[in-house]
Amino acid sequence: MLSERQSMILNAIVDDYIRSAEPVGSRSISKRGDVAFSPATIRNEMADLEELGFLEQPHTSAGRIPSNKGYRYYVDHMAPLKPLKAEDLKLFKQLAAEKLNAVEEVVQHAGTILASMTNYTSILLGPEMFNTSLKHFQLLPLNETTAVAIIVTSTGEVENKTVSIPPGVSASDMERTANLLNAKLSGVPMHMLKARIYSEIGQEIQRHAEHYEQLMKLLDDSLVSGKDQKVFLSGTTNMLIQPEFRDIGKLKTVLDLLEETPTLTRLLNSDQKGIHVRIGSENIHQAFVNCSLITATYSLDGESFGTIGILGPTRMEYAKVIGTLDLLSRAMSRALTGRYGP
Amino acid sequence: MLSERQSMILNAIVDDYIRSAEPVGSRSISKRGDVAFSPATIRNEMADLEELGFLEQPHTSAGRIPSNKGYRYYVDHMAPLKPLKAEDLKLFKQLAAEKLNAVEEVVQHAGTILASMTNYTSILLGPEMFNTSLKHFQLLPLNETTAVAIIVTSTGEVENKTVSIPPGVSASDMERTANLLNAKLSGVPMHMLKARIYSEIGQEIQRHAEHYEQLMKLLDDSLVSGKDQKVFLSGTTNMLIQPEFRDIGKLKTVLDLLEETPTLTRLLNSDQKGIHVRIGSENIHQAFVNCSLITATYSLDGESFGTIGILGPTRMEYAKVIGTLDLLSRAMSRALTGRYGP
DNA sequence: GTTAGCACTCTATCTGAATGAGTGCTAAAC
DNA sequence: GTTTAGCACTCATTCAGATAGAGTGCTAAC
Repeated sequence: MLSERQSMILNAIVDDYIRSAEPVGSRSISKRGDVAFSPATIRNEMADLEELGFLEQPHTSAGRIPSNKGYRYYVDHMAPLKPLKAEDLKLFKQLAAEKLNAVEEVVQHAGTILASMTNYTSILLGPEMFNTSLKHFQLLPLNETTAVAIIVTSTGEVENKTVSIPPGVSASDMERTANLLNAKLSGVPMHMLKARIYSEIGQEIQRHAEHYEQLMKLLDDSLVSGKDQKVFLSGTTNMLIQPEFRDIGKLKTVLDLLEETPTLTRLLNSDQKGIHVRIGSENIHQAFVNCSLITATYSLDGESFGTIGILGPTRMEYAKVIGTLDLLSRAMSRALTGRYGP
Repeated sequence: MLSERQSMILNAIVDDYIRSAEPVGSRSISKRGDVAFSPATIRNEMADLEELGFLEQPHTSAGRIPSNKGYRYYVDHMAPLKPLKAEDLKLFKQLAAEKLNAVEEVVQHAGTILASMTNYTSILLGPEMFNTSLKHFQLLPLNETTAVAIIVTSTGEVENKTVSIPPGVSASDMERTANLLNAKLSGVPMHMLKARIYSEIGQEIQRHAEHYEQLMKLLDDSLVSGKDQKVFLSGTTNMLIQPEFRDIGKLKTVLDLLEETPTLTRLLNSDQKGIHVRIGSENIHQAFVNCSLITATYSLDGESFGTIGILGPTRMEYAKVIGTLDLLSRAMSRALTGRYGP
């Protein structure tokens, strides 16, 4: 689609613009050394590239800046990833070496590393509950009217919810019900739990305990939580140092969205595994028109997955970020897999 | 210290400045109606007030703005609180009416209400662990090397931590230890727990189980967490709409601090109960020099307490915020007390 | 096909003048 | 003695016009 030379020039422009955040002129490209043509020649090519939609011009006498299409081309034809610097690798080793036990701790720590290495905002999604299974269930009465329901998953995640005890249900009722659930449904995937409760535990409860209806209601309440993935943010204030967000209005749109966890979850999740790059308006959400979101997936035990992502301006250091995400997602998978096998 | 008239003028200036965020001139005060003197007279008083340190002047030909001392006087001599608007009261009723069970949910919800009612940033501290007591303890093995420790407090809070199982310790060892703890130390205040474990459980374990050292180590690890109060933030992006934070540098200092939960905890906690106002440099932390922090305490069961706070620019609607905090802290105490009695 | 040269465009920056909000001081009025 | 009108003065803000400079597009020469 693009000639060799056009491709080189586009590359050089994107590269320069990522560094400087200022429109790039023909002369500065010519002086870079990697495109050995005169400014005039480069100008001609730039005019063509603009006509093709890869570049934009803020005004007639300014240099060019990449359009979304330009970034997209840059990313799709990017040179193979540079190896990371030694000091960065150190941080990864920390992740593996530190005695981080719970999955959430690993995820959170990875988010901090990611934000501090890239100077962008990191958004991480905890593992999907979909494929984890039930390890333990407990119903603990606090007083006459309320109890805490505790669910432990196979990955060691603990979810808890305070529920009200339906009238007439006794402590021993609850204990028996919980024991039944542990005996019969331990190891059952979380997404099948409700169905299995109805099919297998229902009659059992009906036989042994009064208040069938109430107990089922109680179980229902207890299992509501823990459905949604947890969101971990880090480096949100890195957004402030980007010149494109000097405008407080734009900044607020983005930061506001970062507080809406359900929307974030929706935006980060995608069906496919691996690395994803969404540039500017490729993001569905209006607030991200000036942003690029790069995501990768990590695996927990080969079946259940989570997502790690970096949010920054469209003028983002794609190569570095993609490389980092790739490595970190692998490191996380390594740190997490095997530990909580079936 | 100040004459009646000086006090009135200072009041008027602070009031105007809070609304407009612009230096206040003598003419505009004179036109307000509540200080029936000519601009010249007011000018003279303003000069005196500046000399006394209650006002400042950005430059010679500008109006006056309140100094920290001016705000302090304003707050200390403030008219009794205005009753809240009807629509605001609705939100409070929501808090009481909604079937919010867990303490954390109430606190979080209160934070959201607070931020949306005031348009400032709310910072809430969960209840201090200090006075809650142990309800239940559990050690649940996940695989050969790791286990989850779960602690439930008398207020229904659930803390969990993944710990590694010391070599040689069996599942039944752990179960027995947990049972022992529940039997002997249920109801013991959390801050005494470790001491009581050594004094009462230690020998018991030594008698019944091998691996005394390892089991004690395991217990030690399990009880590390849950010490610090949780921090709930809401409306952080409200900081962006304040004209004093149009300067991104200042903004970043504040937002960065908001991410440091331990520092926040330290800044919010104070020995005394009731409402506290910290204006500008009265805050210990450098990042808050342009901010005022107003805090109130809520009680959980008459013994254990938490803090709710509002962070805004020193030019803050003190009357409204103090009124809201007062009412909301009461509402929270009402919603929380009695539910988790001893 | 490439490049040197040149006219042209447009932004950013600086200057100086005009504007106006607000003050401080003095002297008159109450 | 207190209050106020009047006036000179200060200083930030705004605007217009001038200038500089970066960069372009086009043409003609290589």
